[in-house]
Amino acid sequence: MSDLLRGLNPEQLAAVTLPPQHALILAGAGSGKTRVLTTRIAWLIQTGQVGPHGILAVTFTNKAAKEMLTRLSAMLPINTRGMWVGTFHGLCNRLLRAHYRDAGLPQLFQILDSGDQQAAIKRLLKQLNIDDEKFPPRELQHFINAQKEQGIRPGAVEAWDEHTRRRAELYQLYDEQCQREGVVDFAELLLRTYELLSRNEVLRRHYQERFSHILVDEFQDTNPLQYRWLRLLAGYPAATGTAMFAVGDDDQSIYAFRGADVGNMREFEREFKVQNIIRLEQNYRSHGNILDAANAVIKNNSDRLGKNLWTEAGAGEPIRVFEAYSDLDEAQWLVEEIKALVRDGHLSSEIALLYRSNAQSRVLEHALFSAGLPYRVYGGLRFFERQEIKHALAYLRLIANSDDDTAFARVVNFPTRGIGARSLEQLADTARQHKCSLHAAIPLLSGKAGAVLSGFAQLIAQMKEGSSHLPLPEQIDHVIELSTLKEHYRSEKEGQDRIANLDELISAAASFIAEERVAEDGTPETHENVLASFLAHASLEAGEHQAGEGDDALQLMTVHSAKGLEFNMVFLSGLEEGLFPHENSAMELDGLEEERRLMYVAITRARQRLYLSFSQQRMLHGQTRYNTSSRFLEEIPAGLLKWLKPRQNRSFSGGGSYSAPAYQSAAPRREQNAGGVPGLRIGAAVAHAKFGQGVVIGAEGGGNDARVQVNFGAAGIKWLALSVAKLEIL
DNA sequence: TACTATACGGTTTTT
DNA sequence: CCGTATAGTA
Repeated sequence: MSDLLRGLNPEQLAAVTLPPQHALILAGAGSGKTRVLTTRIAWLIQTGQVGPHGILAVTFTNKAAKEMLTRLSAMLPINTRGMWVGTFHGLCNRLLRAHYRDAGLPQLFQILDSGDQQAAIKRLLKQLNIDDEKFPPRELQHFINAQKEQGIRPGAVEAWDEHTRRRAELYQLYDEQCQREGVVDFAELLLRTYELLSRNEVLRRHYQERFSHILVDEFQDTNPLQYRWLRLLAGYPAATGTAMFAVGDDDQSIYAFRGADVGNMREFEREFKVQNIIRLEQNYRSHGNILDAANAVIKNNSDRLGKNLWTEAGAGEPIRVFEAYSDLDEAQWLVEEIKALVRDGHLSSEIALLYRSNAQSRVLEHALFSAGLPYRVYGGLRFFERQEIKHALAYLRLIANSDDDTAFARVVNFPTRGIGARSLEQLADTARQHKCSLHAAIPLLSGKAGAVLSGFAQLIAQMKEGSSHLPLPEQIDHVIELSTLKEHYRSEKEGQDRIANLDELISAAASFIAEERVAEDGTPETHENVLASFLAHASLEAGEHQAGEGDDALQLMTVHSAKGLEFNMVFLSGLEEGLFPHENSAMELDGLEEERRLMYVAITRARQRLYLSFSQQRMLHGQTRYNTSSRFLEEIPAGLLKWLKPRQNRSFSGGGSYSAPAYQSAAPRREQNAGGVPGLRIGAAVAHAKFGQGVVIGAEGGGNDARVQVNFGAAGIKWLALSVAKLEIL
């Protein structure tokens, strides 16, 4: 046991070894939060206070859940089976699968991701002939999710105006549609589970008694429904002997815009009469100057629970600040600085380029690409969200649940099989009249529409019959074959990637059974169940896009996606009023404070060195904007900053042109080659087997993702992936 | 049905 | 500016 606790500081130790009571751990950035959480679980089990069975640990992301399990199995000799560790959504899925009847769901209910949800809403609006100008699907989706996250069903919506009343009606109709189709959206997973447990006393008691310790990660990110969900399982308001151990940092609450409510921390403290509040303020990540800057910035927020980070490490280097003339200059400066770092032996993967909004990455990417610096952009399209994968999954979903109209509509005419809008309209009418799914309405149709559609129904039946006895990967392979998706993509220009992804889906299924098989408990594993859990997995875990995972590349991401990560070197660019803090934040209540927390998160990502930069002018939405530096920059004590270039008074003449920055007049940079191919650079003449001769006019991406834009004259301008296209350099 | 023109909108994001 | 979505055309 001493092994387990060795190396913990007094506060960490106190948190880990708290008696089984409710506790709130205020864990600052870099204070060893995950370590405390996992060590707490290990300690509870090792000291015999609870078996793995009694542990419920909740996270927000699959990554965090996985990380926790990995660390736990390294700490504990026993295996982690029996412990419930997962995301809110993953755990709810598990509960609903186990009690689908009580929850009023079909056994093989499907999960709608946000894209599916939006498609379902659009379909509903269309079917009701509702003007989507007046009720934009996106807005309605947001409305519905916001209600669900407050635990509000359509009947309980507070509607003072006609428009809201109408939206509540649509919410009602949407829920009915989902129920009819046997699908649940993300918010519904939570709400349905909450209602199941609050309605069903036997079940509630069972889980309340089972989980004597509930541990919650990133508590500041919980929404009201999630908080109520936790409260229910903890037996509130009765004292059931369950101990809730919540870990969070109010200063890192940056998801209010999607429903998170930091107020839950105070609520928890009040409602659960939390006696144990422990602050983890010692930071093991950053040097002193960086922490001082972070503390100085966050100090400007009101209504904090209060916390001040400190470190035993020295002050370290000053924070470097750079003022650029334009976004292009800023990018150019970044490139030079990064090259110098790399020359000095710094690992590219230890250098992060952070920005407030995704739009900013474009300029950076372009500069990095031209400089031949490998980089990786986070937050792109994820594996299970790719269209070809969604198409293949839709066929699989129809096998599992033919009433899933979202899946039906997605693939009924993809690849095209002559089922046009007219036939589908007829089908939708019939389905509505008989109050049945699109699939179920097919036999009721006659004429041409009936003929083509029953062809599709036969295809689905064939897929089902032909593969029901096969193991999952073979089953998917079979379905893809019958779908003729690959044939379709063979003729498309980006088709090669798509076909490769479809093959990848089969291996994803193979590794899914290899991994999940072991972890799964209790539920009988019929063929159908395996397929359903794989589909749930695909919805719940969209899959990190694995391109260039292992490569040593610069890390580009938004500040939001950097949360939880750390790097030796951090560049934070675009520190301008209107950008960061974002102009829209001024409209929202507490918007500026959330932006400031975002700034706090950004600063605390850096271990050794932090660069801040801003630009006098920036191209945004096709227009040049002139910005002043961010107020957050002013909030950092001047003594911590080192301005990389003295601020000169640069007059700019009426025409709006600035004098050229100094470094641009330095020795001409050697243009690097695109994707490491000698001679392939902007302006180079190339030849392509199909398009003929052309000239390289653009380039982006790095390593395996490198693409070049080529003007083939008569054949047009094309983007070509270097890993795929065969280009001859002339 | 597939390709092209035009309009529109454009923080942040996980599940 | 630039990608997406919808409408319009061959």
